[in-house]
Amino acid sequence: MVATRLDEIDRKILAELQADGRMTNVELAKRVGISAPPCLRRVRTLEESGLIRGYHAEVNARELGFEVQVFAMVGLESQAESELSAFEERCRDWPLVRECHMLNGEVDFILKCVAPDLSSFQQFLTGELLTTPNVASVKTSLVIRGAKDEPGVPFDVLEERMSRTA
Amino acid sequence: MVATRLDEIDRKILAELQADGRMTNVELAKRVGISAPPCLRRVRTLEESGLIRGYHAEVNARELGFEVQVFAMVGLESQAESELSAFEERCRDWPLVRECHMLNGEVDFILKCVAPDLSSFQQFLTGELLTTPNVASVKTSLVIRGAKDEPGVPFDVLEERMSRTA
DNA sequence: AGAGGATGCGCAATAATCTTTCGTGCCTGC
DNA sequence: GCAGGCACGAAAGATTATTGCGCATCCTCT
Repeated sequence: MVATRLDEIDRKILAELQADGRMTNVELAKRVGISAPPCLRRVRTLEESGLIRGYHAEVNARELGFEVQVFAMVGLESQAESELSAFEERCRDWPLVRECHMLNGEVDFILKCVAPDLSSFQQFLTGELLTTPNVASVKTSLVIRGAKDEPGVPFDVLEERMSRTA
Repeated sequence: MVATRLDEIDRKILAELQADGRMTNVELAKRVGISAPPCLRRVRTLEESGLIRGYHAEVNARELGFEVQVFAMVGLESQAESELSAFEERCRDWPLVRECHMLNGEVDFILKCVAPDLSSFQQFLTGELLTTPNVASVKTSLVIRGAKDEPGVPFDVLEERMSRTA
């Protein structure tokens, strides 16, 4: 990890931009306690180093018509590397699948999916996921309600950690 | 849902800002095919209506020192509403827990957690999660590798849907 | 039909911000 | 002790955000 090369100002910048990615650079500079030009330079450096991967508007999925959110646990027949990456490639092509993580344990993958309604998810499930070669089992769980959904990482924990090592 | 009141330009704006939340308004206006002032007015309206919830920088968790990502399936002893919301409240207080969703089926909640390393997660698991009143069972799965992680919703699906209803 | 109102666009002007350039101070290592 | 690198901040010019206003379109109601 590269985080050790970051000073407290950089971490503050990251935390602020994670919380509000459209903050103006002057406002950001004010908050982290330096003037605008060096602040912008730091942001550019963070972007180029890959620590900032991008910026995204957070949209209200439900209001936009994606009323259904589902977690799917997928088990494969074969766990050969070629089969694993083949399945991952499939997931990247499915727009309803927003996240795909390979897990340890009995289940091979967990998928986070969104869909306009139950029937379009069922259609995806039976028409796409279940008919994919090498898929052995799929257990789906509907999200009844969301209780917390924070993007990114907790910078408080990072600060705590840094001060302890310093 | 409010999405029916949106025209194609609004949906394009949302899609563009979801993909790049720091795009300048001039660039955005150019892409959606109108001039800057009405474009900015639309963005403000979308923000005020709550369709845009905010903007976030996407940070590289691993490079920042959060090397571990874990899904935790939590079952509670009692599923009384007061107990459910009490547990949700707990989750909101735990910085390592980034997401908490209530599910149908055998498991009550799924938690997405990040941690600097395995031992700090174990510490959280045994010291916090497992000692929480009313928690009956916790099954954790480590993320071996990430295959897809797209924020937000697939606007292609939305466009498809709109054109079908229109 | 045609008047009146509402909605939304684009132009133009101003305010704010971004971005570059440049000079200065502060460490570091020789 | 003195180059050299590094990061800061001030100033200036370029770009962008934001407001005000006039115009066109569409709908509604007479």
